Amino acid sequence: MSSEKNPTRTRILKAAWELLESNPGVAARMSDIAKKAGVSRQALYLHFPNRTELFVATTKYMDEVYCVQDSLADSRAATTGEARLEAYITAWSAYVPKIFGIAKTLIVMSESDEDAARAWAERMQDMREGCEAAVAALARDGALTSNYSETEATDLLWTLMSLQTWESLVVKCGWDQARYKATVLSLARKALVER
Amino acid sequence: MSSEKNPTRTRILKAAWELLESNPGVAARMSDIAKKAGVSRQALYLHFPNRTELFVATTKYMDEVYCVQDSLADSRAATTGEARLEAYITAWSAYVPKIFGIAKTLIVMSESDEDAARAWAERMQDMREGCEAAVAALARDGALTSNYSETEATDLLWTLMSLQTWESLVVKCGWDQARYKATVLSLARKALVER
DNA sequence: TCTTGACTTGACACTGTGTAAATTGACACG
DNA sequence: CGTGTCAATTTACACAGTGTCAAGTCAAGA
Repeated sequence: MSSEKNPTRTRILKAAWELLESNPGVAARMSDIAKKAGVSRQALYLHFPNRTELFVATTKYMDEVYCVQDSLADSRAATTGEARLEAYITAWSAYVPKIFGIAKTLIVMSESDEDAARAWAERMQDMREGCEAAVAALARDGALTSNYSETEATDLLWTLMSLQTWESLVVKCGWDQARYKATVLSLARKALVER
Repeated sequence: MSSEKNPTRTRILKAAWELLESNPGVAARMSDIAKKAGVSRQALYLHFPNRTELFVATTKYMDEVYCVQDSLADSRAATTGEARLEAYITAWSAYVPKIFGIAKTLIVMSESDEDAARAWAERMQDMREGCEAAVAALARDGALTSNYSETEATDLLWTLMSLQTWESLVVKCGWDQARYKATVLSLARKALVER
């Protein structure tokens, strides 16, 4: 729906996407984005009220391109709690590297920009709901450890699956994606699944 | 040594400290720091070449005030690997809340500032050496799991103990300090200690 | 032909960092 | 007592980057 055929707008979004991705955490300058999109700097302001909104729109554009909803559908289909946990971690950990560049920028901007903070918090809330559902499924099966309340278990899973954990292991420590996923999964199981 | 009696310099450091602590992640403006220290903005540049260096100096000043070295001494004294792991996690998790405000700012700045990145990376390297030592002590006792190499085990422990994990659980999810420490410790044990 | 919409150009206000020069005030040393 | 030195002040400015504004161009369509 928001991908209505608006070639210039889309060119701008793609330019922003590429710049953010190539330099995670660094908020690209409007003039750079304009240059990359082959458009004047002022044209950006015809499509987006300010830089933050442009970045937020970029993340929405990405979601559209990647069909996030679809990729999380698998985990909802899982029958047992354990299967759901695994499916959710699998889906999410495949998604993280794709969004990392932009997400990191939004996280950094969140510290000083109210709008960015709200936009990012909203996305993390969505992710948290997935964690919550996985924990609830475990609890329903009687497979949830008694060490934590459901809320605490959700907090913990949410933290384990956070972008920061991914960044630490994959970016800073140089782990490959498979090792990362296996480790988070194993850690989540050890921490949350009874016996 | 660097705490030589220089009242103005110290006043500036204290002002920066307070501002950074009261607003984690937001890089205070030079003019605010100057105002708080009761000094002209330009006077700051007489003592520190630029804002980044002022912040880096602030962290060093904190280390001095808190005697970091001493607080980590306990863990070095531990005999068994498991005791060392526990002592190290205990010492570090008591330290994190104290430095969080400034550390967060440095982390955010790291994305766009070379000097800040270097300063912060150095501190994290120090912390990592503690993890490494704990893992080595476990290995020496034959208590290290065979799931991970020593390097991987260090990566994992380092990630679990990171500021980001603390922030997620304590700041974002509202856990209290004791619960945080107990959870990290239990997670580290489950992940790293054999059987 | 006239109009409309999308885009461009150029200028400018504002914020914040960092630099520079000239000045004041205090204190120590001869 | 005068002089030099040092810390700090004031004022001014260059620079980068965001966001705003006004005027102009250009193509498509009624």
